[in-house]
Amino acid sequence: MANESPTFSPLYRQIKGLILQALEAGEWRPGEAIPSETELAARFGVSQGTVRKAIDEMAAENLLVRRQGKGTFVATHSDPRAFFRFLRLIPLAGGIEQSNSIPLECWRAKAGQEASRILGLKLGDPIIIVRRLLEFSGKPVVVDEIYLPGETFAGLGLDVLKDYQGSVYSLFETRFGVRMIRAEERIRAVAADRANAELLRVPEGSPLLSVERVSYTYGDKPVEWRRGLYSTAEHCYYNELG
Amino acid sequence: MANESPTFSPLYRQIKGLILQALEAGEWRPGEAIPSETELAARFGVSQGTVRKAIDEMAAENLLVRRQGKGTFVATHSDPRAFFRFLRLIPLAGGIEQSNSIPLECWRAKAGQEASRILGLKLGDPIIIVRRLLEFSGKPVVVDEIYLPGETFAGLGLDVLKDYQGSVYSLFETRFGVRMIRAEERIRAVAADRANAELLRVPEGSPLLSVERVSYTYGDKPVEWRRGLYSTAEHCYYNELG
DNA sequence: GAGTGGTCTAGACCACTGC
DNA sequence: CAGTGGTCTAGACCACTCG
Repeated sequence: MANESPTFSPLYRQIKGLILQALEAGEWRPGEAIPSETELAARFGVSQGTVRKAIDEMAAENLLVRRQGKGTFVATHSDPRAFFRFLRLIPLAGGIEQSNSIPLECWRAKAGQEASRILGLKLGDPIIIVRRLLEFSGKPVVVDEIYLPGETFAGLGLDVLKDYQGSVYSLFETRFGVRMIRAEERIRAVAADRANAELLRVPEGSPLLSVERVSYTYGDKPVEWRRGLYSTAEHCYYNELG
Repeated sequence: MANESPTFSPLYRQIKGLILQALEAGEWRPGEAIPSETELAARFGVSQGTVRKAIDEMAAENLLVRRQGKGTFVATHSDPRAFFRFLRLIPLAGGIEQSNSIPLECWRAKAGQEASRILGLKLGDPIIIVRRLLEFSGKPVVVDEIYLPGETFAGLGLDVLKDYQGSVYSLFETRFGVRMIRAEERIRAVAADRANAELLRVPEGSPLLSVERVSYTYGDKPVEWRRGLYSTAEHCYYNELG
């Protein structure tokens, strides 16, 4: 007769779900090691190979990081490698540059039509808006406007942003317990308005990259909406197509 | 005593190399099935699991495509899914559009400084340059200028391009035996010059996306250099950050 | 039903890390 | 040295496709 399960889910995927759940619940913090494969196998009552396959997938999704001989670790934005995963900007000339984030403004507002739709909030829910400048080698290259759900980022202010050393996502992770996992970007070319042209020190009307990003945390929950204007005078957005 | 191999390579990676070699030699054509895992295991004298792991990696790299119950197939650009992998342009409004490639020009030239460096040719080697327009739903959206090594694409001309139904990479694959595997893109914002503005039906000076792409075939050999100008009036470049 | 890929297991052994 | 992830094997069984 028939196979009555239209949604067959292999064992390793269920294990993956359980590990994900523990991760989401904060059982192990970013940067910490999770239990060894053998331990997890015992805990879930499956073979080590099955746990391994679950972890394989999660490592491929950048949720976990394996280090041979040491263990498996919860991925963290404090790791410098994560920085380049989320800012695909490289100098035209090549080489590596020092980057520097300068918070400009930070204020409260109510979610409008667009913000509420994208962030999954109700109309009028509190949101926080941050504007910041990103410099490479001391030159301004990116202006970001960042929209955040007010509830999740309650204590956020200009002072907090200025004090913190490290990337914004690293701050979100350590101070607010929100880990960005993946993001979608929509890129267009626009002309610089007067204010942003001044900030980026380019002529008004210059072509800029407009990069709209929606970031998601566990369970595909959107937690950030961001619009960046990138000056591509000396940099470019780099992308690999596999 | 010591492990004298500083470059340890697991068995499955060597098997991967052998399969890659067969693929490169054209033992199985794009779209065709490769032998079953058990057959390959016997051929290489390893266990089925080892072959499986080799194929796993190659499937992750989009070189092979697994289909349960049917077999494992050589990936092909004739598959419509491959099209979206290499053209990350979607309508702002959402939905799916019909695309249409219109070849404009095709001429021979000698490789200059830049072209020879990027395509790995000698200065003065023959190259072919193609200009084409890409329409979505009947509206012009992309102008491409494509630089190809003349030797590899000897018979290419405007007539061939016009006759062929399907994507350019599909043509390259079936007519010239060249399979694009991966590509790097560098994106900037530029102002439309007069000629391209007319083609794309936007005002002169409008901001456009400049997308420079270098495509590689087996063995990381560069075989295409392309510069596209994308009108982002009604479309955007879409990218997922994992 | 035969053949394919997909899952799961158990056990042996290798490579790397740190004490 | 013990403990971790990484590889390889052999065999059993499941899910899917097609004739």
